[in-house]
Amino acid sequence: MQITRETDYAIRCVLYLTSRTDRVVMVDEISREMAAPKSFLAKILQKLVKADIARSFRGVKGGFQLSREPRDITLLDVIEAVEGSIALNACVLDRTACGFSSTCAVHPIWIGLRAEFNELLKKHNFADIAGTKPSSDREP
Amino acid sequence: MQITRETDYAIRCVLYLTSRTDRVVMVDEISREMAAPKSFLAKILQKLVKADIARSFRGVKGGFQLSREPRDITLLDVIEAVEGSIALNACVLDRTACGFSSTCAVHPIWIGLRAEFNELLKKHNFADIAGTKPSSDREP
DNA sequence: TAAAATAGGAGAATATATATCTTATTTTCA
DNA sequence: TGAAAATAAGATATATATTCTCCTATTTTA
Ligand code: SF4
Ligand code: SF4
Repeated sequence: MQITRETDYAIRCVLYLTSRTDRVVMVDEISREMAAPKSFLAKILQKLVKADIARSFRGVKGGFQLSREPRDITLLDVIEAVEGSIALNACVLDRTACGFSSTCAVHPIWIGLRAEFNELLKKHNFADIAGTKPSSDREP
Repeated sequence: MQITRETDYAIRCVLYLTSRTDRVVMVDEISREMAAPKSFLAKILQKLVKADIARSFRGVKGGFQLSREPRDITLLDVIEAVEGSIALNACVLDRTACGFSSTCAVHPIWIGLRAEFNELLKKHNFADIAGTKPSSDREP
């Protein structure tokens, strides 16, 4: 019922790239700054590239950069880039996962909740998130 | 990002008990009807008892029964009975799980999402769910 | 062409989910 | 009163998923 560490790393990563849109950033730097294991993060960045959230450059002077405006990248985008389509119960993504799905009274509820939940996640984009002051920084 | 099989079994179980509030039901019967492994289900029922969702009776003629009105048992109640408090990211349940929590811009978002999500789950009680016709049963 | 970076695949280590088994306790009723 | 039938509780096994590393290939720069 939680996002994985991998997904959290991905979010930190996009958040860091949001603060460095002016240049190309190496995995090593993101890894250091966001305290995520370098080789794991490299894999995660590949997923972000496939999802057209980041762009990569190889070779000397290579690295990563966001490929879209932070305002056009939502929490849902990043989560789905890493975990694929999400749902709160297996039967939502694959009806055949459960023999009861055609008669089950809970099944349609999970489907509805998935839609509502995804909407909640879509509401948060990285321009807004990067602009958010954490509670401990708020003024009196 | 999904509920576990254990939790789904728990929900099926409460749903079955909702349809049999007139009597005490043995684990064996729930297991058969809801296609859940008997000894696993027995463990799950212990959690439901601890959460005051079900009541148990030992010995011959023993079994289980809901201990509250179906209308007063929500999806959130059952999920929390099985999984404990839920949140979408580890730092929400335990700030110390992540060194960034005091400065992280995403942290407060997860806290807000948790509250919104829990509200969604609270809206569904078992009286309503049991009254829901699955899509395949709807009239033309 | 050497050095520095990412790409991609394989796989190891660890944690979690999914059960099962065994023994103890409670309750009924012949 | 004692055998049978049920749950309680704890230990343990198995499977799967998560988390992370390593190796080799490819690309790019200078
Ligand atoms: S029992 Fe209902 S809710 Fe649970 S997996 Fe099957 S169809 Fe989905
Ligand atoms: S990085 Fe932020 S959101 Fe992620 S675990 Fe740490 S505090 Fe929570």
